[in-house]
Amino acid sequence: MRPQADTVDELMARLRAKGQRATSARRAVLAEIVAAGSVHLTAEDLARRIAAQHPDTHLSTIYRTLEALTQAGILSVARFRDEPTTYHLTDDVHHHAVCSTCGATIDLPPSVLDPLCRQLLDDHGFVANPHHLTIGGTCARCAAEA
Amino acid sequence: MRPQADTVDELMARLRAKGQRATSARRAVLAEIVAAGSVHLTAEDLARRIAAQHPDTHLSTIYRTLEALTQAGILSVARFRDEPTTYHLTDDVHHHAVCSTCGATIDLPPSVLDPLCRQLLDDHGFVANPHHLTIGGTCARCAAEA
DNA sequence: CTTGATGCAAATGGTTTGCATGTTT
DNA sequence: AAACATGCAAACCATTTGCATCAAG
Repeated sequence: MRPQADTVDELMARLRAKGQRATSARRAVLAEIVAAGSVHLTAEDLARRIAAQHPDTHLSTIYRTLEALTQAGILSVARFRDEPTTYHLTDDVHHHAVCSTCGATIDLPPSVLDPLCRQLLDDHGFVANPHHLTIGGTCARCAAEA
Repeated sequence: MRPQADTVDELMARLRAKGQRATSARRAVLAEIVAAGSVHLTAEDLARRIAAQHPDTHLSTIYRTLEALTQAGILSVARFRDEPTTYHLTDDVHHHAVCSTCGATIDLPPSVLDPLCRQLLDDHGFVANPHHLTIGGTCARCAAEA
């Protein structure tokens, strides 16, 4: 597994390549998102975590940073049921099955959509590129209880 | 095509069957959603349309009504990019492929997800019930131009 | 030095809630 | 009559914005 610093530097380089500036706030946000791994973070989550190291990083800066990183294609957005918007690395492609009864989520590999993507290509010439799909339904446990 | 009144009565009956009360506000909301067909409506859309007939239907009542109808399983929720929450009949299952370049959308029959649903059931015991999925990608024409 | 990023406070917009009143059952 | 839905106003929460200041290129 690659050290985080390298990853963050790499992402910062990508940001600069898009003509955006490399600031400490942006580095801090990326560092936290990389550290969080597959956990999805909200703007407030990030603010709380970053406050430990950089106490005067304002929430509005986090929002503006997330906007910039999303525009640059480095982050992707995921909105869940009621919860506030969450962010994750675009490279980290994955999908979710969310139980509408208990709220449990199952992480799915991108490959689950391969058959669907092929069908869309064959039938409509549509080149699907799904980043972060959420499929509703009922998980095994809740289905058993019903 | 069935007359709307019948459909609305049917939905109201379903609501009553769930132990909810049949009020004129709820009937008005259902009537507008049925009339809208496949167009997705927000709470404010509904308030505006209903105001013509029932000028003193308050927005908060619309929200509470939408909550009740969703709880009863009659309506389903769809959240898009930045736009406010939209509602549509649960019975009206459909999916979209949206071109991220030109914005064109292809309507997809629910059956495109059958293989995926079966896989989720086999692998995780998850009973998928996807109501309104949106798949990003590039349509045939934009893919050809790239 | 020029452009863009940040801190702060204040505004915004969608949605929710407390309470008194009206309606459904 | 009892239980619940509604109107209204006020609260709430996530997010955005204006502006003066500060940092990156």
